[in-house]
Amino acid sequence: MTTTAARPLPRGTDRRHERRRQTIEEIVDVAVAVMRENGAAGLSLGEVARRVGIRTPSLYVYFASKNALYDAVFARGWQQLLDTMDAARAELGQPTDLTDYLTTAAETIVRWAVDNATSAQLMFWRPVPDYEPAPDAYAPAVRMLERSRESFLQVEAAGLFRPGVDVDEALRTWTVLTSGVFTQQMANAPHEPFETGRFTTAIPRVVEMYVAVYGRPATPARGGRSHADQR
Amino acid sequence: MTTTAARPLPRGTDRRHERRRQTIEEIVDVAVAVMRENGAAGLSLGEVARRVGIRTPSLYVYFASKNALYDAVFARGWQQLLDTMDAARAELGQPTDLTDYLTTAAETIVRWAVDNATSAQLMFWRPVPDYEPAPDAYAPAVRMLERSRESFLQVEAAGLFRPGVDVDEALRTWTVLTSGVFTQQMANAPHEPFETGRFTTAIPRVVEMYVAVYGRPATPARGGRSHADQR
DNA sequence: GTCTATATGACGATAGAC
DNA sequence: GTCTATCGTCATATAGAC
Repeated sequence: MTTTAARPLPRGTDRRHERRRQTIEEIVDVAVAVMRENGAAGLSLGEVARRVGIRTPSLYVYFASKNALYDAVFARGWQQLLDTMDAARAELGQPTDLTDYLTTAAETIVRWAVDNATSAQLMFWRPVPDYEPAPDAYAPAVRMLERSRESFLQVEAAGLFRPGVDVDEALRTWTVLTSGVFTQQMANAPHEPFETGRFTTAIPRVVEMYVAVYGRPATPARGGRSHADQR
Repeated sequence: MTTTAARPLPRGTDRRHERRRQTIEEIVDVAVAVMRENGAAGLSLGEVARRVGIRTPSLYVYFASKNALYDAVFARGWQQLLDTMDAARAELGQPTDLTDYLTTAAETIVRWAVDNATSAQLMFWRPVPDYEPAPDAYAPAVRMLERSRESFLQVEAAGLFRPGVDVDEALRTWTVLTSGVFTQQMANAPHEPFETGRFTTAIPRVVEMYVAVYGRPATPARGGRSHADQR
């Protein structure tokens, strides 16, 4: 476990390139399955090779080390989460209501994390000794954060935040909420599905809290009802 | 790694009993140190024995298995956190102001978690494959939750919650916030101290959110200011 | 690219002498 | 209670034949 760089591609035809890509995908799939059963730190190259149907040394044709395989899982997880969030945002369109917008965002990210708990633990926690993501593997995570920031800037431009809000601080607080829901659900009731999880179902309450502080105060309707009456 | 039960105490004088207790304490101390360096899942009995100055088999005189040692770390962590919280509550006395009360509570728990990050990861996350706390080890954690619940009931009795609040739901939401702050701080900036952590310093903001939803609405002063103007 | 064979070493846990 | 000796298993990683 000394090198972490990915193996350089061998030269060859596009067919060979494509075949290699598929094999790598399969190995990563199997690696996630093994991590799901044995914990993120319980990944074993021997077990991966056994399930893929090759011998352990053959894995080194595709991954330079065990950490390189972790990197692949880490990077693919962030890329998938990023794609999922992009799809959700595309469906939502321009933000018009803060509560709706944030509820969808929280549900999307926490649902993905619960459904992909193994990858999520590697991404959100630091459970594996001696594994630190390589810069290449980090890239999709950085893109994810940048995209979230752009999204929050749109929310601000739409006038949905309280005037004067620090967008970066608002984003940081937001990550506290989503990671708190995920962490509590995973650590205390990992087998509950998203729909009925004792913490995932608290998302509306969490969003309500967030909007109360960061949202633009509602212009009081006749009668002066405050948001406090929304429940 | 088959049995998880603790070794029964051998009969003997009180002196032998005391000596044994000290040895166990030392082993747990060293185990935490090893986990701090190698990650929670990187605990090695050989390394522990080496540092304690005995051979590996001698560890089995005090702990029936590796998981039993994890149990000791887990239980001692919760007991320490429980003691720390009790001390903080004793100093606070009866709750009179919700914001003050919760800020102190959050700061106490998160500060302890950041200062004892290794134990806290074992307690709040599930980083170790094949380790599930034994019921005995869970006992202090259960006591901690019960104590927190009693504390929240006092807060309700003092009229600091919004009328009609579900105390258990309020408690669950509260744990989401504290674990979110801890998780984000540990996963993203583990070396920042509590005082200047980019997430620990967000505790006042998090409490503000919580109070906005669960706190008793301020009786509007002359002019009808809502809590939204508190910032 | 895949294989056999192997280097090299950790690990947790047990048996039994002292 | 501590030790030596050892079991059995598994791991990551490399060398070199095919």
